Amino acid sequence: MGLTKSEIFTDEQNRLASLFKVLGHPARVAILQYIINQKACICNDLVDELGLAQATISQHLKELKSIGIIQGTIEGKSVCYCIDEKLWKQIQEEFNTFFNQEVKVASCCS
Amino acid sequence: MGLTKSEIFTDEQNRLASLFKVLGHPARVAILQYIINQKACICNDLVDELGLAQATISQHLKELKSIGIIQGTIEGKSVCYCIDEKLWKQIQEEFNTFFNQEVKVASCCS
DNA sequence: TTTTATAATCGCAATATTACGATAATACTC
DNA sequence: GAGTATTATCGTAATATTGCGATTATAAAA
Repeated sequence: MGLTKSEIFTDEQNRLASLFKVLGHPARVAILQYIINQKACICNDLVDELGLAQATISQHLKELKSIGIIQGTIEGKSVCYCIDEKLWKQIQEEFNTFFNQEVKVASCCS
Repeated sequence: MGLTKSEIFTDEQNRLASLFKVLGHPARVAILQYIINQKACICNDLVDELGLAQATISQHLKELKSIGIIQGTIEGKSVCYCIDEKLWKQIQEEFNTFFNQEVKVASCCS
């Protein structure tokens, strides 16, 4: 099958999972860190820094863009990718809302 | 190819990505929420609550166990799955450490 | 206008993931 | 011990992901 049955889950569950999923690849974590630290924000520079082909980086950038955590601005021939700080914080909050749920401990676990 | 090139990334990047990845499926988010709210902590109950086959739930539980966020205790014929609160908080902190990095804004983005 | 630089997209191959039925393993119940 | 309930594992099919070369699109530069 290989096909996630999204329809049986709540919107919230699907939303959270999709955010986690996009961040669930080391190249995408690395790209975010490079952008954050201003080591690189141009696609080609990321290609040089990470050891992946241009097509591959471009694909990862697309996925990061899909959740809005970064945005690309055309800068002459290049594209400058930046963190969308508002979304960055919003996603952090969504994660914290999830993790701040009070964990009820079952009798069988104590 | 389909094979992630983990060796070109730092341990930290691989670590973070693997945590995100495990949480990047709605069934696993749902399972955690059920356990947290004590709606179900037994594999079979989760099978009833979610609309997935027993083998599928068992597989998702295995992945959640792999990062230590839940642990299973044998309880008679059943297994009771519980949140490991220490790891729960640790993972939240790892995520927050990532998100609390100061985002430097490039000239091209402002 | 041609060339050059940059990034997106296409198409493909290799591998991973998701889901499930069938079966095995485990431990309670009779 | 035989039967039953519960969960893990195996095997498999369908789909998704990863990565890359080749190509296309865009815009600056010559």
